[in-house]
Amino acid sequence: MKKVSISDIARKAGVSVSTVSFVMNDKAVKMRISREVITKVENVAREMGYRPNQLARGLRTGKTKTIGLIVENISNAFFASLAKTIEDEAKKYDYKVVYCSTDNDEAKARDLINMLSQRQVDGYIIVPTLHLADEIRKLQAENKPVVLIDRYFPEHGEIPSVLVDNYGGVAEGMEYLIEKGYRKIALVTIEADMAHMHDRLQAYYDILNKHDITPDDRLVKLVPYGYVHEAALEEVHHFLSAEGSRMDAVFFLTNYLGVLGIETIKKLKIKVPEEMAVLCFDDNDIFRLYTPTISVIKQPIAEIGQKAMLALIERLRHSGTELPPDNTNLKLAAELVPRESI
Amino acid sequence: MKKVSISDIARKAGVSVSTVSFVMNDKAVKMRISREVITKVENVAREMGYRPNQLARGLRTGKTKTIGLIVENISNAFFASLAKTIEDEAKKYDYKVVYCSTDNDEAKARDLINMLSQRQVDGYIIVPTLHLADEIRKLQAENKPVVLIDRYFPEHGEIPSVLVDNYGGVAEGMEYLIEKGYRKIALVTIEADMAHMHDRLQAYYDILNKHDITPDDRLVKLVPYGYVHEAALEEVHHFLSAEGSRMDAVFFLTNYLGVLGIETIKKLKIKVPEEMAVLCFDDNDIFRLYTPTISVIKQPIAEIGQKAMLALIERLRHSGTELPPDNTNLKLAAELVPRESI
DNA sequence: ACCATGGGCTAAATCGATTTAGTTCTTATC
DNA sequence: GATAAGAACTAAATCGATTTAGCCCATGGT
Repeated sequence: MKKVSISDIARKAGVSVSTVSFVMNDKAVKMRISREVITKVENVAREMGYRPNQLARGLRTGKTKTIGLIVENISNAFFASLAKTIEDEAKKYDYKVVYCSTDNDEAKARDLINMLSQRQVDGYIIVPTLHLADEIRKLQAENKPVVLIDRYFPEHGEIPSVLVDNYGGVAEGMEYLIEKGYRKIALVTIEADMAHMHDRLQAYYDILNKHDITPDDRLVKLVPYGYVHEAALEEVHHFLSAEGSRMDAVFFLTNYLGVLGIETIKKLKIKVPEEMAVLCFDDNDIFRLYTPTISVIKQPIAEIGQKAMLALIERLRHSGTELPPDNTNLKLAAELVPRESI
Repeated sequence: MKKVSISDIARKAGVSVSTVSFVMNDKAVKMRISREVITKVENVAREMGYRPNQLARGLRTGKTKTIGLIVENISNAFFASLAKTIEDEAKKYDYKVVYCSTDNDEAKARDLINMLSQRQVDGYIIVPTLHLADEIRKLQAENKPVVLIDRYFPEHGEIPSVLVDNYGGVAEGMEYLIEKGYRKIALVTIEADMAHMHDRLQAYYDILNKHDITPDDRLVKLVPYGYVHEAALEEVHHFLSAEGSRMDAVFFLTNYLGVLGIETIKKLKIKVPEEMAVLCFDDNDIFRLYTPTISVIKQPIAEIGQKAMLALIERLRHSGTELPPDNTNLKLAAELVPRESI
């Protein structure tokens, strides 16, 4: 059984393909197609189970009603949840989302952009890798709107972005720790190559400074990017067992690192918060359920998804002709969720 | 800046579009295009940054090199991880994956199939909803291969499926609990409307029976489908607080229910395993990290993804002409992972 | 000188839609 | 009775590829 095309409908209904097209696109009235013909075509289309071929439509119109979403890793709770919000949000505007994971690999990210571009997606929401700015500029030059999420390029303000206020979030967390009396605050982060991580790191130093606490290099652990789970776990394990005695609190700068941290703390049987207070940037089911529950700086995931989608839709609407909407570089407030670990 | 098309290349290189097409598709030699022309076209294409329009290509060839993946909810750890495996696996065969979530809603599932069908995906991997069999038969009738994962239709053996051995997994878990001396084993499941859940439930009763343990209806909790998180949590909470004293072990039949269970057990301060042993079908980071660690029946996620992809690829290859490969209805062994909760 | 062969390339049809510019009737208007 | 104005449709171009059939030219054989 072959698929039914518009000309099959036309033949069966005894009209031209143009007429069928008008009826299927609600342009029948504007095109003065008679009531009878409209009903006839509609009936035939329904009987034959007609579904317009979106490839053909997209080819002709230049619009696919599809947006490309590129995240770091779809199996990570944070990105999965972000993806779900964006999918739901897109549906409201009648767009479909196709997502892919870069695994934080530059080459893969470029390939994905290429792939999506070949598939003619109308716009992009991207969690960028470090050197992706030029590739993204190319998309913009082709008049394809892009909105960055989670990460951004400070030197490229012209690329719209929606993200949590990383600096503010970490600052709030640090103030909280200090207010609770902790002074020997350790930090576990990933290589701060991208601006969002740099912002987080900067806040750490700034707040220590503000309270006249001298930062101790031995208390700052940079886990390199691209480590497999076991290697990263080993890094954190080594850090906490070697330097643990110097610290009274530890702040994990990402969700993933936090999970590694919990795993390690459990293994080392460190008493939280008596021996060590724990705070993590970014929530996770585990933190809510672990004993003790782990305090976090929570990102407004739904809001990020919504605002990013909104910014993208605006740009899709104004695409080409008019001048684009106001520059969008949103930083959304993070929320400190105090739990038992501090 | 507009996109470059094949005819732009042709014009600039001073050849016909056919020639360009042959060169771009490695058919140049077969079509006896001279070395010089080949190099020339390749250079021009590279300089102009040519990327073939996949819509046009797909329209002409009828193949999009895309497969549709429909899961229940992409933000659930199990499905997210399955999706990632399938995405990676697909890339090996040079296919792209587009995924969507049904939220276990029949209408939404149908809409998604429609949407993917309109976008002309070449094949489908589907976590079906209860009444989706007829819609799936339609896809097969259109010669679009489908492979089911996670769930299946026992009365439709002609629809290939790859899933864990649900019956065997639960049976193994039950044997383990009984061997460890537990007799008052409670069960928390969702409405057993689909076969895979029925299989799990059946194994529970069969193993009890095998050991001459009389099932107690009060120890079996069916949480209705479609409950929001809070409502479902409330159901589990009520069950464990009301009937908790009757049981010495509880077996959660899904990942999601297990998380609700942990949340409840934590709230009720039930001592695991002294007051109550806990076992869950399907692993989750939380179970590994909770104190005590929770024993699980683990699904072979990567294997499910690989085997499903393999089955689909075979069918895509043999599509149309030859007779399809052997019927695929795989049940893969589950693995009991004993931890501290039993 | 004529035909066959093969090398090197191109013209044109095709996929399934959308969309512009008509065409063919009616009917109203002066 | 001629003309203009609509009403109700349709023909054909178009989007950007792939692919089949065939053109033109050079060479070789007879």
